[in-house]
Amino acid sequence: MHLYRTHTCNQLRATDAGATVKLSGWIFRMRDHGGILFIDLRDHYGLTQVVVHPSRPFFDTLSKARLETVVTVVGEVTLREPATVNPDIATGEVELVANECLVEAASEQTPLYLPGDEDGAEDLRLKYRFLDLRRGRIHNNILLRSKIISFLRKAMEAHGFNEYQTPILTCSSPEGARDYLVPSRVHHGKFYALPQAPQLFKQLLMVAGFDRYFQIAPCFRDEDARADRSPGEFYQLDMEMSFVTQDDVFAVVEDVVSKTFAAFSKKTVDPTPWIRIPYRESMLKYGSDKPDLRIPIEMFDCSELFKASGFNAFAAAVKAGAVVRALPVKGIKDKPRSFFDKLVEHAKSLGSKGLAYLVWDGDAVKGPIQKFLTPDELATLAQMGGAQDGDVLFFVCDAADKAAKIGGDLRVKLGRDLELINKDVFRFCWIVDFPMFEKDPETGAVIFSHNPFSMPQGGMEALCGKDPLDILAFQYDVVCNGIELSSGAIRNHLPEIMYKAFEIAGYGPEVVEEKFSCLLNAFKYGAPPHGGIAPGVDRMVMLLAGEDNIREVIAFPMNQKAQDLMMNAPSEVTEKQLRELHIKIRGRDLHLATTGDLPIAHQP
RNA sequence: GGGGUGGUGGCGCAAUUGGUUAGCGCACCGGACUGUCGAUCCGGUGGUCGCGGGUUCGAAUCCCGUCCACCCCGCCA
Repeated sequence: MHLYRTHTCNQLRATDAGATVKLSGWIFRMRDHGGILFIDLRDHYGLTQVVVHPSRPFFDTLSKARLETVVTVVGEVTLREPATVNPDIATGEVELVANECLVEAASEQTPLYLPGDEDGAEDLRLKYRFLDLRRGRIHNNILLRSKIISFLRKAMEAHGFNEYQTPILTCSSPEGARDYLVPSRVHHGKFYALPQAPQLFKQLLMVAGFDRYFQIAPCFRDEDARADRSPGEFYQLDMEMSFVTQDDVFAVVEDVVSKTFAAFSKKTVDPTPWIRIPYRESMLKYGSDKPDLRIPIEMFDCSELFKASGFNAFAAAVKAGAVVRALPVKGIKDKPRSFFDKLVEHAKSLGSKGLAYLVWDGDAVKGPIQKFLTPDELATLAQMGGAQDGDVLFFVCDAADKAAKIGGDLRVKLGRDLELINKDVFRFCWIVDFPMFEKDPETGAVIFSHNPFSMPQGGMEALCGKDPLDILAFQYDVVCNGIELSSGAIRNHLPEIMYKAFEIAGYGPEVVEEKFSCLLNAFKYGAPPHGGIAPGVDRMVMLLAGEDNIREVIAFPMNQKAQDLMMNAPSEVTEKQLRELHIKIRGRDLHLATTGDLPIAHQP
């Protein structure tokens, strides 16, 4: 018989009755009846009830053992009486009557109570992550993550992609987020950087002729956390393809992602092809470039109507360049006054000067601004917003970008507060036609709005002939239920277009050559037209696990301040290590005084 | 860097809004119990109410400061 087990804790069935078997696992729960002891033995696979009779020599030891003690039990698989079958567990028809028992490893009282459904404080869960991970929900999340990643790899390979690895120690990039830096011992004063994404490497793999690349790629960005953004590192299903159009990239992603979502969730997944929403339309209708399509509210512009109206507050603002955006909401005329007042307050907290609204009540239209509008204007608004008896139109008036943002926030808040969000669906869309350039709101200069390496739609002709602010890029996002899953682009693979694009953004050729010499150099030797995308693995798992926080699908996440409370990272290092790396910590004494840590050797 | 919410035995929470000895559930310890499966029953240990000041006859509660955690904004090509 094996030293530890002949079966797992999820294996025994009625057909095994009579067999002598060995199980190993943790004591999950115990029910001590004095004359008989029941133990729920747990391992990765499941639970099995172990029965211990008082005649056994190990009865006292086990009845005093703490929960989470690891034991090995030999016994006979026994059918349970019909009345005592437990239908809630897979092994519930049988139980293991213990004949021998060995305590493999005792447990102290755990700082987290594992059988309960209470979470415990976040920092405690992170400090004792190895215990937290024993709990069913999160244990299954991590297992789900493993299965999803395996599924993604197979799906990508089925599309003819091969997985290639790229460096973790690379160089700092001038674009994008803050880098994590790694000092060089050999090269005084120089640093490696951890890659924010394998962007350059995957493009170079295309130049190298590999045609179809993918990688479950670790990405490192020194940015602050959010509920859907773990600090430090995250994973992308990174991919790049040669000789493709935007539609080719979409076809691969739609197939791989929708199959993955269908395979790992019972929720309804949008059929492919997913709808494509131009960026500007998305900002107008949803006030966001990551719209939650589950919310049945679509904004519309009514600036012109208000400009010509007798509502002077709006009319004057529109004449001064503002816009008016309306949010139509169905059937809420009977909401109490406090509902509307709170929403107005919420709008103000977002920076809006106020929030106007009209209520369609029977044949009448009511609301604070009704008296400023003519019956014709009200009728036009009703038609524009499809307003009928019971419906309400909210109006935000502000500069276009601010109005979009405030309206978008209100749209999501209304969707949540009014419970308009269908929890049983995954709604996907593509956001396409991102602008190539935008105006810096402070300086007024033309700058890249997203990725400077995207191919401008219309190519060189567009760059030379069009107003830069009207040029669109072959750049796209995948959005699912209001969460940005992925961002990608058809790349600019032509040096002359790259020079021209950077020129428009105010950079001379010497800047391009200095900052992006590697890519530029590679493109001088015949680069294939190529493009790609990189869906976020953590976010996909989060959606599929039904979790609202990304830490719940990461085995060992850091906290909001990018600390690993279990490993105590980041940590101080010795003076010797710093000297080897030619590094001197600035303001160290001040730092030590505030943290209360003991000072280590000072520099001479 | 800014805003919000919170911090009370090991864990999750309460304390009637300033008033008796700070309670409850789980865990833990002791006892009872041969069919439970979140076992049950009886008894018990455990708290500087995050920390430091202040107001008051009296502070978990009010004020000021500070630390920590989470959520959001900024940031994330």
